[in-house]
Amino acid sequence: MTTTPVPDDDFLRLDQQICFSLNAASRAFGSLYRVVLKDLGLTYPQYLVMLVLWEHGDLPVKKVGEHLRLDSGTLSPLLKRLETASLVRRERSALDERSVLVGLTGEGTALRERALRVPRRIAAATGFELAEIEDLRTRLDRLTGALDAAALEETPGSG
Amino acid sequence: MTTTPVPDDDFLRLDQQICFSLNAASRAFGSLYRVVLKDLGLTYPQYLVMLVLWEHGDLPVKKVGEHLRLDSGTLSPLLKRLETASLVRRERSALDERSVLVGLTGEGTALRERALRVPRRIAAATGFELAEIEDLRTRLDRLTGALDAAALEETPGSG
DNA sequence: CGTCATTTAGTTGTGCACAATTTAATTGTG
DNA sequence: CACAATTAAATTGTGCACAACTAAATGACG
Repeated sequence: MTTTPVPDDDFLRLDQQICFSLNAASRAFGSLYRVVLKDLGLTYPQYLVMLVLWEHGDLPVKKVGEHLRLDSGTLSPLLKRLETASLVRRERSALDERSVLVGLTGEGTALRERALRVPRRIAAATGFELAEIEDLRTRLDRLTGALDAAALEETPGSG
Repeated sequence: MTTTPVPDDDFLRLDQQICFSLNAASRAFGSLYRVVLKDLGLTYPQYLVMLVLWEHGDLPVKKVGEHLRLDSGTLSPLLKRLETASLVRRERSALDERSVLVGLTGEGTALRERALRVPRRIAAATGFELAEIEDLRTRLDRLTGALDAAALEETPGSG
């Protein structure tokens, strides 16, 4: 399992840097998206929500959160801002009054056309081959899975 | 999924997922650190600042920011919280009154002992071999470099 | 020397992430 | 049916990231 025979200092330094590298890369993406998304009037998290809606159509807040691993504490104010921007509509479900359905407005649907240009610019900015991106993505998802599993073990009460 | 067609949709989906995977991995690390750092009374960004100080000793805010790629807008309140927690001291430099030197208190120095346990737990949680972590880190740093360079081109006015 | 540009921190405002709590609706069980 | 447990959103509060701005000190240059 974790029996890798390595001195403490190496262990320490290495693991420090993987999370730091990850954090730095994530923030670098954030900066780039901020620039690219600016004339769409979207932040990066808002863009992710729009991607989910463009792909899946109307969804309850809960489902949007499952796609993005976000809870209502993050989504409620974010969706309110998207609603203020006339990109989405929110309405209580008739079948289950607890649920709030998020749907695209005409404006929100129309925005997709302009958003199509975004991914290409981002991908180009990485300078990575598609295969390499794919490979990196696979590793990252595996890492996330491992971390999630470990987090559950760290807090057995909440799992 | 083939690599032959490059319609916008494929392109879109792929690049969407690399940044999303990155974001997810970064947040998964955040969750794990939150748990592990809880009994040190540190958040993850605070932990990074402490790592810098433990490694380099007293530094002006500017230098801390360079190590972590953070500006005073983020660091000032963060350092104020660390000061409130009696982990660091801040004082104006005598040589350059613009500069504020951040230094460890006895308590801050002592905390290092307890922090030594942290990296091991994190590294173990990834379940990755060291070589694999190293490889991933290299790729991420390369990605960050490419994104930074691209960001500069996107905003030529600031470069 | 005086003036202006630069540098360093700090402040303000916006938005996201997340924990904890609240409210309301639904479901399960006796 | 009544009532406890569960579920979905929203709210509250804390902290981080970042842009834009301010204030104060320093440096450059005529």
